[in-house]
Amino acid sequence: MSSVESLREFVNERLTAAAEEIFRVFKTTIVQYEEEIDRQRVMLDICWKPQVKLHRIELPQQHVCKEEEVLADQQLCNQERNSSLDQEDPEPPEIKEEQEELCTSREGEQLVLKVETDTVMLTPAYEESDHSEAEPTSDHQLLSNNSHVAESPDQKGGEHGDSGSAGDGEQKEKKRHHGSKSHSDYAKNSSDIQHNTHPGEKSFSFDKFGKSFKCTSQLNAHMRVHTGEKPYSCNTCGKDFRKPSELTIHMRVHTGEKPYSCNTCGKTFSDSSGLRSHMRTHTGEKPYFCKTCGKTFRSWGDLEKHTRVHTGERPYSCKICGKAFTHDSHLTAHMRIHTGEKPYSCNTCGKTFSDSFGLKVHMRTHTGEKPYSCQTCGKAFNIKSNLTVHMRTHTDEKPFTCQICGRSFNQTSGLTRHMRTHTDEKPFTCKTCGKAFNQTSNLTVHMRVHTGEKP
DNA sequence: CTGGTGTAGGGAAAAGCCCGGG
DNA sequence: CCCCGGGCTTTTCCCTACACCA
Repeated sequence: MSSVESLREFVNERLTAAAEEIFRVFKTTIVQYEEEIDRQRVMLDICWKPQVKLHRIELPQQHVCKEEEVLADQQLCNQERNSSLDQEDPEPPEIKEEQEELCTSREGEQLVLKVETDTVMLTPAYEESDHSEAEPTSDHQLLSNNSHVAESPDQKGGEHGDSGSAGDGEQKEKKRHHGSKSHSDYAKNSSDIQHNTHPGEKSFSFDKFGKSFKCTSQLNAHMRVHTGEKPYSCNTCGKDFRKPSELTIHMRVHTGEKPYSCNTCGKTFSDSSGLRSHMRTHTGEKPYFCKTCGKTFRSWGDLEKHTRVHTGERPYSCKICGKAFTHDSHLTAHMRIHTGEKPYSCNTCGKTFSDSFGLKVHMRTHTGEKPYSCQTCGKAFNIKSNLTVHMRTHTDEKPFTCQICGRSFNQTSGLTRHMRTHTDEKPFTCKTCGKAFNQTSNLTVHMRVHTGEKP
């Protein structure tokens, strides 16, 4: 072996050792990043992994560009939002939070515009997003090949199974720089779409790990919308909240603090949105309207409640019987059926009621108030439904028909009672002689036999 | 024929429960 | 979150017509 060859061999060995060392360090770094990203993914427990790996492995430069775009777009979106929405109006909190997160890409801009429209036009942002999304394109499949998408538990089906060929890289690069395709390319379903529009997608960068943390915390705050996580608890009543600001406002329930007052009537409120909504009672303004029926409302909350009339959504369900309600207050009232609670009592006779209006109607039995009068005979009734039934005596309407004999009745109670003549049911028994009757009034008449009472 | 008794329906009072909206 | 007003349903009750029988 010549000295030249020996030198070459020596150099080769050193180079190999150096390369191995570099590779080892690189691999260690990769593993650390992998672990960190996996940790983030587990923490979030959603489908972030595909996007994270995609950018980290294949687009070390891409994130820089995208991050700048994100900032620019964020400003753009903020300007857009500020110019189009009531800046101080916190309503609707949910949607607004979504808006902030949607303002992250050029695609996001479009979504924001839609969402802002729907703040008035009723349709939830995500619903609209879903509608705007097409089926995954072939590009999506292409991208997925090299990006571990198939590993994601959220990516169902076998369409991402193959490992990508070397030639895919350039196409992918082009695709990802093509802003208008960003999230439809990456998305498979609506949940993917939502997450692909978050700023965190771009911020999980390979070479700016510190920044990733910052974005992740912001991402975490947002993701509580999806996870339902509410880490901020009230020390007084134990209620949980997603954000510190929500807890702050809630605490005023306990402190009684109402820092917002109406300049017109002096009424005070614990939060600014309450005051703003109240101010509309003075101005008559009803800026929120239902696009289904056209009804207008003063606040987003009112519109949101109303929307359930059309959607049939019943978000409040009883844990005991499972019955669901459109309002939380309806569930509260319903729970009194199970608890037997009757917080409303009559000052005159002491009778108690489970709901306030029940007491109010009851009071009419003491006052004699009968606000509903028959236009035909002038007879008055304390509640409208009793007048409605009464009107059948004039119209001869008998909507309740016996399926056995065909006889009809103007009240359900009449039919129910009549049915006992077919079933021979006699639930009312004389305690003196044991004779049974199918009507309680017949038993009452019968008792005269024993008491000697004359009618 | 009359009065006692039983049967069945008419109608109303009031409470229960639920719902939409302010 | 609370409250109000209202709708529909259900229960309970009083009253009455009618049949049957001694």
